[in-house]
Amino acid sequence: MPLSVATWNINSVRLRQDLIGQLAAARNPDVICLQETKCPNPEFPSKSFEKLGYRHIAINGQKGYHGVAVLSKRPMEMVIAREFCGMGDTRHIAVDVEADGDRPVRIHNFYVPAGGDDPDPAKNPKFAHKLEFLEEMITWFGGEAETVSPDDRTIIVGDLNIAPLEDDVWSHKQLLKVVSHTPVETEGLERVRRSLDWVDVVRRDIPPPEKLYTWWSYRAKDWNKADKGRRLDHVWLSPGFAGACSHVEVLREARGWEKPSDHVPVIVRLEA
DNA sequence: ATGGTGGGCGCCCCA
Repeated sequence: MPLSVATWNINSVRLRQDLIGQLAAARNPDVICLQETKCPNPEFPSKSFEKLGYRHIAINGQKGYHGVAVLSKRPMEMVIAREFCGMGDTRHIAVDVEADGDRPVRIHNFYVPAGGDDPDPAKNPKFAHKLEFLEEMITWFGGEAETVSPDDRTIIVGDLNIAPLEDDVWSHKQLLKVVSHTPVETEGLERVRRSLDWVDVVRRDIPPPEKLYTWWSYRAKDWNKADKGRRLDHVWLSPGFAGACSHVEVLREARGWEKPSDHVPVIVRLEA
């Protein structure tokens, strides 16, 4: 049975419960990984998702900021919710989802810090935190978390808050000094990816020079017409598992839904 | 060069 996995920065899970219903109606993914739930664990609206068939739920939230969650139709076990950079932020959760064969699919769901406005780590602690977060992803995945071997079935999803390629932004030149597309970030994210040879399956299936975005600012007058987007949301597969991905989709239409998130879902189908 | 919008929370933080 194919396993479809969506990742979506929902920008308040309580305010946008109905949008998750719309995603379920439109594409019915087996697993939905959420970021920016902005919801303490006791207040998480699990019931409304159970009604949609997502009976297995793993959450790592806090009051006001950040927060990640995984909703699943298949049985699932939470593996860990790691605190990165010793900041107390809820920016990661990992789960094992039941799959074909004897091994589960392991999903790491991330919300990487946005990094503030000034791309100078000496002046802007938020940007320094973002860079430190990337370094910790490298050391953690290379060490205690897991050393990915050829038969592992691991995926990284989430809002990584970096648009790595020139065609992942509306204007490479104009965004080189804008946080999310500066060389220190795009090179940092590329080092994370290469550290274990993760495969960016979305760009494998929809390669450059095609422009591809997953986020459009709320501040644009007409987001669709201006189309000044960035590809901040990602799905990476461990190298031995990359062949299992049979389809990818960026659900651009979700940006036009009523009371939208500024991010749209990215969905992959895995033969697993 | 600036300010534009949106969410959470509580008179301002963050994206």
